[in-house]
Amino acid sequence: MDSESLAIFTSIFTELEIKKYDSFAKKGEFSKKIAFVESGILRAYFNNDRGEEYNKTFFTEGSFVGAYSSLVTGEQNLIDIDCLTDCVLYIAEFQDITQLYDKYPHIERSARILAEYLFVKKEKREIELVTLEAKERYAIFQKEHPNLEQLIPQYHIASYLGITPTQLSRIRSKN
Amino acid sequence: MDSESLAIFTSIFTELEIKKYDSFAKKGEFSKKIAFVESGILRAYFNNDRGEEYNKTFFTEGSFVGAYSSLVTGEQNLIDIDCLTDCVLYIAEFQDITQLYDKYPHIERSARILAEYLFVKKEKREIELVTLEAKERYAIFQKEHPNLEQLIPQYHIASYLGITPTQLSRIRSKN
DNA sequence: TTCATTTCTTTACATATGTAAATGTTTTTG
DNA sequence: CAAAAACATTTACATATGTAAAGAAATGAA
Repeated sequence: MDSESLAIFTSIFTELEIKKYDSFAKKGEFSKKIAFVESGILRAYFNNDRGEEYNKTFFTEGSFVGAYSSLVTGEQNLIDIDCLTDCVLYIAEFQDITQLYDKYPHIERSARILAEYLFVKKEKREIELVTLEAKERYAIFQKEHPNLEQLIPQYHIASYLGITPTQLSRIRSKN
Repeated sequence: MDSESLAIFTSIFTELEIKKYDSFAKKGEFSKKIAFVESGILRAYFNNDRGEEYNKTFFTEGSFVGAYSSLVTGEQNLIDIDCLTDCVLYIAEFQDITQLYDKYPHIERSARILAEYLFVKKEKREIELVTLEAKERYAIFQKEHPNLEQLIPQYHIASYLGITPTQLSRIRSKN
């Protein structure tokens, strides 16, 4: 991004403190906001008919958090996002960003590159989910989130891996 | 896309016929090409260490086919794409498209929207893979690809569902 | 049409994972 | 600190799915 675009871009974010257990985005809403994680941990999770939760993503320091699918499609949000710890965010209206696209093509370019990057990450995860056993996915999680394991309950990690806490406990005990 | 952008965009594609079993993209290559499927069926699949295949995507009439992750990252391609039937494609160098971005922001906009759309599709699939049993994923496959089941071998569908042909056969026999 | 090849189904057994409940451990809070 | 709550582990049993091999059915080539 050129410096002018970057200046405009950063100017639309404002600081927001948000407490452990507080919600950032709710299922059923039409999501409007995106934020940069200054500090803290959030999770995005899907809730199925049977009331089971699947932790889709953990957001940590330095990443952007938002109900991305809802933001880009304008459809109802299917996932919940909330805080696993107290968080400091820099938050913006997503529309205030998309409105910059016409005047600042470099910002739209960044949006394209981000979307492409997110796709690549999702594809990687898809392949892992299908071709690897939970034990191997656990090893990958530990590599990708070296600190997280100490900071959040194990049942959230199990949910991220797509297994029950019971099964995660078994996997852990076998090493 | 405005009509000028669209005209330029379509002008860079050329027709290509490609036979059943022929390859469109190979693992290890640096992918360069993208194509529109005029007719026929292709599959993108991932091959793990143990030699097991996972069919990631089926491409049918009217869709774009390409090793998307490799194209947008410039990294080595991790997946293979080849024809399950004879195909007629309209093919282009991906770089010839990306080179248009500066001059035709509407084309880059389309690329952004496509990337966002692909992400949303992948996220949907991710959730299905984790939260649904193979039986339910099979029902979704049948809905999303109403004709495909008659046109390709069942073991390719099993591979798409992330199960063995044996398990797919069991699922089918129970309905 | 016939034979060979490919694909599909079935069987028997093994394993990863789920469920439910009991128990142990850690953390929170009054 | 003590009690309660939250979390993690273990146990016993159930189930979805894998593996390997055999047999059945469908397809394709001579």
